[in-house]
Amino acid sequence: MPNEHKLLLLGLLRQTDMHGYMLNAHLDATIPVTLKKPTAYHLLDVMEKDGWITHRNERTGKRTRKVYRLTEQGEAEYLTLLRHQLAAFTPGEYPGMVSICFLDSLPVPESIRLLKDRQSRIREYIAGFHHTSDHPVDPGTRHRGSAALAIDFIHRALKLEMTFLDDVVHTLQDSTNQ
Amino acid sequence: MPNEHKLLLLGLLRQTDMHGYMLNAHLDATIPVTLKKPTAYHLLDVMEKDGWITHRNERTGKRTRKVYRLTEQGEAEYLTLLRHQLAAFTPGEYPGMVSICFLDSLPVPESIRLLKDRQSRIREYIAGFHHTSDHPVDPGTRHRGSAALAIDFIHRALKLEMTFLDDVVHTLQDSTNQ
DNA sequence: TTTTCCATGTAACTCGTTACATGATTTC
DNA sequence: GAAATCATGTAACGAGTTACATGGAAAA
Repeated sequence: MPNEHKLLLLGLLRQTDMHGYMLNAHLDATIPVTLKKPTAYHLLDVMEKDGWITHRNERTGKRTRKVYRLTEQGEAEYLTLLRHQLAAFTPGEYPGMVSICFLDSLPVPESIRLLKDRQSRIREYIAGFHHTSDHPVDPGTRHRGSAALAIDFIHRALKLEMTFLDDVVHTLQDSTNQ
Repeated sequence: MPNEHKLLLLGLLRQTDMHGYMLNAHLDATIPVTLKKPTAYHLLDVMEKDGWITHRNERTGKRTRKVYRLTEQGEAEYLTLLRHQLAAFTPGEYPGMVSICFLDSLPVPESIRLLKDRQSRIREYIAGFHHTSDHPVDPGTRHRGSAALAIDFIHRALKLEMTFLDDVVHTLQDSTNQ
């Protein structure tokens, strides 16, 4: 999905002005996305050069930080990106599925062991997930924001992956006691 | 997922020796994966330099093609990659979810329209999918190969995305007639 | 006072894409 | 004889990562 990271940064900046470090801190809390710190700083530079955002310097002692704010153009770009990405569909990569294609290259017991390893890694991931994604209900609007919808989807996707792996393991087990 | 494309190429070459063009043709038929022609040729070069595969030239008239074959080292690397990737978990990107986070920036009717656009694109994708992924049952072993499992997962994932979007649309509709 | 956190980056690298180039062969 | 397909690439670019660099401030 092109510019998905820009949309995320713009969307956060639209809510409140922020500096890069704070943005990075908010990223994981909003939605699990692989956007590393250097990349985020870089995107802020790019978007500033393009006139989508501007920054003012805030000083605390000798330390300064760049607090970014959306420009009018940035607001317009935000809405354009949002409309495009809401209507777009990008197939997705489904990482780890290639190895499933070649399951039969290994002895069945080993395959089962490896798949159960994967499952325990998924469980760990889900566990770390609940900590960061417990968004409180906004007392003003009394709804949780649409981010909760996205989080919910990811939960469902992870659950799907778990039950799929269960099915695969069972298929493998059946194939030995047939 | 690192080296997933290499694993795919090795896995196909392990079944039968092939030249690059044929590999590219088989890619989509095996599993839907975004691996473009130039990338595949490049990976073949790299893996040959690393001693994982070798090629012989086959001539038909003036046209030659490079038919690749796994080396012993390639076989070993294949198994190592396979074991690692079967046990590994890579979170996945869930493209299109960022835009869901900011749904409330647009008027509800427009959001609904855009999401339904996305759904129709997913439907098209699924339709084109059934054509390529009708793998015949192997008459010798009488099983469909593990690739069918991966295909099945992708089907389930796409269905999940559809019902998720249904849910979101319904949530939006309810929020107006509340 | 040493570690941890705050805050911003740079440089080199990996992986992959797009658009293009080339030429032979088969099909219409 | 023109168009599609077979077959292999190159060159330029883009997005993002990793590891590292820098320096101030707060906490242990």
